Amino acid sequence: MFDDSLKKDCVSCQKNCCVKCFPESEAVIFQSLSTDELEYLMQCKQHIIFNPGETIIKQKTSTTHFVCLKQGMAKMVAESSRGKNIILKILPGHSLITAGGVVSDDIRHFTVTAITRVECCFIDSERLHKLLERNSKFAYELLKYNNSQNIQMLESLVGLTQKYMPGRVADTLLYLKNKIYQTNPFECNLNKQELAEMSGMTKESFIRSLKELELSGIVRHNRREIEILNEEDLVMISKNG
Amino acid sequence: MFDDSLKKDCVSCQKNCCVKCFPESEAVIFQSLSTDELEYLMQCKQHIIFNPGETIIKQKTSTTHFVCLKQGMAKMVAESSRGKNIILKILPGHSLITAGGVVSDDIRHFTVTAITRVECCFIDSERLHKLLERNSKFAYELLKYNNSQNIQMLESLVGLTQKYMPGRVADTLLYLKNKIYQTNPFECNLNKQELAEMSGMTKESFIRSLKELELSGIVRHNRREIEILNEEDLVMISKNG
DNA sequence: GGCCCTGAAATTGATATATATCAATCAGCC
DNA sequence: GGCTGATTGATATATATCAATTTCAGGGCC
Repeated sequence: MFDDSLKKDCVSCQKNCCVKCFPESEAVIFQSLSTDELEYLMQCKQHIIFNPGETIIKQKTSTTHFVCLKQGMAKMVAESSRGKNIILKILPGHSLITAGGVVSDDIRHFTVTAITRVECCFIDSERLHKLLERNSKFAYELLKYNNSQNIQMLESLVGLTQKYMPGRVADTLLYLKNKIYQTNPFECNLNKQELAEMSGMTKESFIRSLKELELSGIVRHNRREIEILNEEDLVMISKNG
Repeated sequence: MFDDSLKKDCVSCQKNCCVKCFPESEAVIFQSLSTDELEYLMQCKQHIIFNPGETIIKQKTSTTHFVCLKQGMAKMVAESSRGKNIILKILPGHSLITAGGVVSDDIRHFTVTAITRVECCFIDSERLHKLLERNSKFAYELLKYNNSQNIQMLESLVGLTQKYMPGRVADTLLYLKNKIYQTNPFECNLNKQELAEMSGMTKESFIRSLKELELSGIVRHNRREIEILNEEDLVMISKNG
């Protein structure tokens, strides 16, 4: 019966689903769970599909579940008290969303919105807590995972507050190429507004800054395709602010 | 012999030192350790005094130790590739510095500098890791502790990037009054340069912004004494950016 | 299939504003 | 009494804002 519901919810991964959902680096988190423990977690999971633009989790709601992104791409957005948003990071498939309140104050501190069609699992956070309290290896791995995300956030904070626009645009472009798409001319499924929100500026400013880079022969772009022609110089611009 | 060295290093707390060093909310982290485990941690600790202005830990060095602040006040500073700094937070006594690389990539991602005379313990991070891997309650508590710090960082990020100067100055003042000094006219042992670095602006801009608030009758300040006269309005300014 | 229409997104331009920078003056203190 | 930090002022610069224009994909229609 348990197996049946699993089959129904999640066709591609009957056994040890969540382990297999993740590539090596992140799977280690789930690998620290015993088969029993993993089943305990999976038992209550809800497999849900979101269409582009749909809100997966919403800032300020309570963290009844944590989310595993299996397929697709989403953006993590902090909404400020005034209307403006900041895109904190892009979540590719195989992302685990446990930071920002899930293991702390039970309130979500950011919104996650689907960029492409997203396939994900919602898993009861109560069960996560129970396992964390019991399984030290699991807690330890999650601690490492969250801490490394914080370091990235710290770096964003410094970049966004200390760099001028060209530096911030460079950071965004390098991040997309190296961390997200991992090919060089990359077909970017973010619009200019979103790229601007990643860079902490208005879309007009982003466009102008990008054009500067284009005139210097450092990047090239056509609609949503972006190519980095001179990465060395771009890194230089990122460094020098 | 072990006891002797402890006595020598840390006069005020022979037994269960680290538990007693922390107030309730944070002690829970160490309380999850057994007496044996705690002794294992303490055995190798180095009790060190820093004078104002001295660097306690330095960005980009490796995280051989984690630090417990027992007494005094320090600032956590992110140094950007260009000269400018950002003060991420003020560390009052009873702070635990395990974030930012200690349980992740073994590199420090910020500098900590003493503001007043600081009394602290340096503890071998190897031992921390060993205990984290073994004691799930401990790992769980540290996870919660670190996650709540990240939430604060996320909020700083949003505030610093989305708010205008008056809002950022308001945030800094409210933070100091409510989180750090916890009295109303408070004697602030940070200079204007440092207050500006907390608010993500130059000292001149900070001074001008503070003066605006003073002219509106919202705050009052004289040298290093600062008083918030109308907190409600100040909160409003913080909210509206 | 080719064509025009339409609307959203992208881009450009002109201007306003927030903030930094630089230089000068001021205040308090060892 | 000179030195450091605080403050003020004049100016430059980065960035946002607002408005106008362009581009282009999609959809209906012949």
